[in-house]
Amino acid sequence: MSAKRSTSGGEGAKPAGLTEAVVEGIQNPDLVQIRRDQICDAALDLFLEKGFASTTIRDICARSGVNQASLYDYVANKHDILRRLLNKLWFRTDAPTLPEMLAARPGEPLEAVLVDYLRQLWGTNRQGILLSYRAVPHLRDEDRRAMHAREKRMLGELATHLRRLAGVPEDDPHPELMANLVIFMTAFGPMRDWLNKGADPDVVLRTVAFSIAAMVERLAAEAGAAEPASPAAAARSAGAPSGA
Amino acid sequence: MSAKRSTSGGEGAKPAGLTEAVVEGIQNPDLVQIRRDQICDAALDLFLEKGFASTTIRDICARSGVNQASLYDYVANKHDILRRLLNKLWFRTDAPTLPEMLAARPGEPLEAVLVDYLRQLWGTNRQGILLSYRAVPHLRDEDRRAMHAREKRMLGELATHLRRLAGVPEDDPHPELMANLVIFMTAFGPMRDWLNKGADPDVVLRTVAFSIAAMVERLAAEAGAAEPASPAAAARSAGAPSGA
DNA sequence: TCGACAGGCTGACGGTTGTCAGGCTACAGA
DNA sequence: TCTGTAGCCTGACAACCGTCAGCCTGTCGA
Repeated sequence: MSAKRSTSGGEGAKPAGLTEAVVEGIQNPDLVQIRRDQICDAALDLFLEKGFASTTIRDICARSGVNQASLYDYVANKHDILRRLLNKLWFRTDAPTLPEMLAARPGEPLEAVLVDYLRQLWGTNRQGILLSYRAVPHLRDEDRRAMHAREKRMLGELATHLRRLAGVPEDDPHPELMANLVIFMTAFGPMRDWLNKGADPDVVLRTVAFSIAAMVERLAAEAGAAEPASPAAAARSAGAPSGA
Repeated sequence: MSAKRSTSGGEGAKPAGLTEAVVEGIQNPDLVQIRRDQICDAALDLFLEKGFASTTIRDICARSGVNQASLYDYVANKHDILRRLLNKLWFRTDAPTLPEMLAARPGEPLEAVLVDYLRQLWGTNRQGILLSYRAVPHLRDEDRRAMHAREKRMLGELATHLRRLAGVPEDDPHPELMANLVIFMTAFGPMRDWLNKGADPDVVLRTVAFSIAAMVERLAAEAGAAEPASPAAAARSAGAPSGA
C-alpha cells in the first residue's frame, strides 16, 4: 500500500472516555488487539514504576517485545497509550461506580455496600487508581477536562446519596465535601499499601468501610440533633481553643 | 582556584533528612543561600506544575533567573534540588507532626487538636504535601528509604495515641491501619482542592477533623461493647452478603 | 514456482536533555 | 593603573528522546 501507516485524530470508540487516535495500517483486528494489549500492559507497569515522563518508548518496546517501529502501527504515540490505559482502567464500564452500586442496592447499610465496592475495586483495579492519580499532570488539557468532568459527575451523585443517608437539608454543603473525601478514601488501599504490608487486605478494606460509615453516621447524628448541627458547630463545641 | 567547581556526596546538613550534596566553588555563604532559595522556589512550582521528570534544568533557570551554568555552582544536579526541597518542606522541624501535637496537648479532644493541626499544615505546607506524594517515584532508593522510615515512625507514634484514645488492646491491629488512614486523610485538602472550589477552606478542614474523630469514636465504641468488637465484626454484623 | 502483500525490522532523523569547560566581567586591594 | 579573583555566562558535548521511511521476511493463493 502507498501510505502504510496513517494516523488521524478522528472519532474514538468509547462513548464517554478519552478520544483514542485512529491508527490504520494493520488489517487483522485480532492482531491489533493482541499487540495493543501487549503494549498497554507493559506501559502500565512502567508508568507506575518510573512515571509517565521517565518511561521511554524504548522501555515499553523492551518490556512488551514489540519492535520500536512496529509500535507505531498499533498506537499513535506515547500519549495515546496513556489515553487507552485510562479508558480501560478508569472509564471502565464493566464495574459499577460507588453511586451506581448504592443506587442498585437501596436500603442496604452503607457499610456493607462499601465493603463490596472496595473489594471489587481494590481486587481488580489497583493499578487503575494509581494511574489516575499519577498521570493527570501529563494529560493533554482536553483529556484532563474529560476526567475531571467524570469525577465531578460521580461526586454529585454520591453527594445526593449521602445527603439522603445522613438526612441533612438541601443547602448543607457537607455531603459534597464528604463525598469528595469518601472518593479520596477509596484510593487509600492501593496508594498506601506499602505501609500496610503484612496486614490482611480484607481487614484493611473493612476498616475503611467502617470508617466511612462512622463519618456518615455522625453527620446524620449531628443533623438529627436540632438545628445548630454541623461539623463546624461540633468542632466549636468540642472546645477548639484556637482562633478562627 | 584550580578546581573551580567540586561536588562530592559528603555529609549532609540536616540530622534526619535526605543527604544533600556538598557543592563548593562559591565562597559567600549568604549568596549561596539566596541563589539556592531562588532555584528551589522556581523548581517547586515547576515540579508541581509539570512533574519532576518533565521539568528541565532550562525551565528552572528561566523561571529562577539563574544561569544554566551557574546553577551547578549552587546545586549538584536536578535530584539534589528535589532532595533540598523535601528537606525544607517534608522534613521540616519548625512545625509539629500530628503525633507530636497530640503528645503536647494530652487530654484535649482529638477533633480540636486535628483542626489546629490541619490549619497549620494546610495553611503553610500545601506544596510540601503534594510534592511528597508526587516525587517519591523519582527519588533514589536511599532517599526513598529515608522518607519511608520517617513515615513509619510517625505512623507508629500516631497508632499509639489512637490505641489509647480508642481504648483497644495492644494486639488489635486497627489503630495502625487507622493511623495510616488518618495520615492519608491529612493530605486530602491539598490533593483534592480543585474539587472543593468555592468551599470555605476552614469548613473543609473541619469536616476532615470531624470525620476522623467520628472514626476513632466508633472504634472506641466497638471496643467498649464487649469482646467481639472490631470493624471486621461490625461489617459482618452489618450484613455484608458477598463471600469472604 | 512465483508474485502479492501483511507485518516486522534496521537504521537514522531532528530535536532536547543534563552537564560543564573555559572565557568573560566587574570590582577590591595595592 | 594594574592585578588577582569571585561569580556569571556563552557555547558546546555526548547521550537520549519520540518518531518513522523504507527495506526485509515469511506466507499463501494461483
